[in-house]
Amino acid sequence: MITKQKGTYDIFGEEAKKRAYVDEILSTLCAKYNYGYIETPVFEASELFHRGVGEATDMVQKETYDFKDRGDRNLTLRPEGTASVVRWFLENKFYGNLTDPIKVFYNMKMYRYERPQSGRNREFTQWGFECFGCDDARSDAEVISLAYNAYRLLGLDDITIKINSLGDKESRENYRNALVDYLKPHISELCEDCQERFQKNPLRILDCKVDSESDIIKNAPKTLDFLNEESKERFDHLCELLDLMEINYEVDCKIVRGLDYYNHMVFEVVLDDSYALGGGGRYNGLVETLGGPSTPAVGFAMGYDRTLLAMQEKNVRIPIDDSIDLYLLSVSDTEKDTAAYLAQELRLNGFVVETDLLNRSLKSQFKSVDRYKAKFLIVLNDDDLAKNEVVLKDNKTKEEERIKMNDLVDYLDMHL
RNA sequence: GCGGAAUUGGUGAAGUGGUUAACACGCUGGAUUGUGGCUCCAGUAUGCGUGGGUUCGAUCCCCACAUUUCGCCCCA
Repeated sequence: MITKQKGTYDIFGEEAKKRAYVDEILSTLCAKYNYGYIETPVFEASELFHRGVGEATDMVQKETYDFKDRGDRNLTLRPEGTASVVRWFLENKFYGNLTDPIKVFYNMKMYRYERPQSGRNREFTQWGFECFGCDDARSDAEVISLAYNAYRLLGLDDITIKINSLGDKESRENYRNALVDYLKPHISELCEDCQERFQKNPLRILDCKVDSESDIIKNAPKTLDFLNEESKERFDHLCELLDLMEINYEVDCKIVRGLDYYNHMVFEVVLDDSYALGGGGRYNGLVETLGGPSTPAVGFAMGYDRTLLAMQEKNVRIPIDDSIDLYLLSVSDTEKDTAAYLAQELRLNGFVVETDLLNRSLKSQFKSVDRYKAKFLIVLNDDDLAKNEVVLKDNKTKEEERIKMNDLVDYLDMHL
């Protein structure tokens, strides 16, 4: 048997309906913020992600799906959305006439070669959005507000927004150096993983789970102390705005984010104080890194599958109507033919109709009626049909009504 | 890349080194000559993840691999 690939999954049935519900909420919300929908290709030139995300990151070094196509091109399945959207932005030269900000949202499958576990797969979905052209604390606040409201509307009220600022390039650089200097004498006291992080990405030592309680980490220099005046003012303004907007946030200096392109404001959405459901921030340097003019940008991505899991854990009720309007039962050939055209007629009039396609016994068809949770049923009967009549039964009250076939649509319209 | 747990039918599962692999749900048919959901009866795994090995014999023991699942790393 050929089975699905490790870390992939089929979406169908209940799950598909849940996702349709979530998608609807998210895209409606995006429309309110005037974000337009964008879909980018599943694969791009490898270089886009390698340069965009950061050559040194784990994501690029060991998690991308890289391959060569038949034309010997180096391609990569997108592991995240931002780089692709930036490519789109550049390719269309939107930077040339930025009279208004460019705001887009996406809901796309992403691919990373990882070891699957709870809320993590090789093929997964991210809902996210990006905004180009504004470089103001107010645009940061709008982005956080959109992310925040998305979770709230999905019924996840226990979320916290953790924010931090890495400052501009200079501040970030200064901080990194200070941190490295601070940690150097203590490095042997940290866990094995941290010793490796010290070489590769020292900022990440801050959110190590093992060493989080140690004094070394607690007394480490804080990003916010290294912000220059401009960066600091901007961050303070952002906090004021979030207060004003009544967004539940907390400043957390340990939020540094793993990807190279962030600067200034970074934030994560966490559930129950620890589980990350999404993250984002400002990336003013990325457009330039990818070959465009310096352009401010800010964005966010939600771990869609994780969020769905969280909704399940929090027992968020998702309204799913899986009942049908009418089941047509039939036995004889003429009854079955009648069922076929009657169903056609009713479906065109907007009703959800099912018939027996398996030539099963009447008893079996009745069982289907219940399985499908049909609101009404009709046992087609040749004698009735000769008089152009049907007996419509309300499956809840069990009441039967003899009506003319021509009146069926009107009757159902009134009773559904 | 590292570690733990698991893998029996459509589903939930019991089970034993040796004839026909429990039980339950579900499904199909019948009792009820065309009005069900209750009840009763019958049917429903050339088969115990895959490949090797031990054995007279393995679903049950051993090894490898795969997949699932939960962690680590990393990330959302």
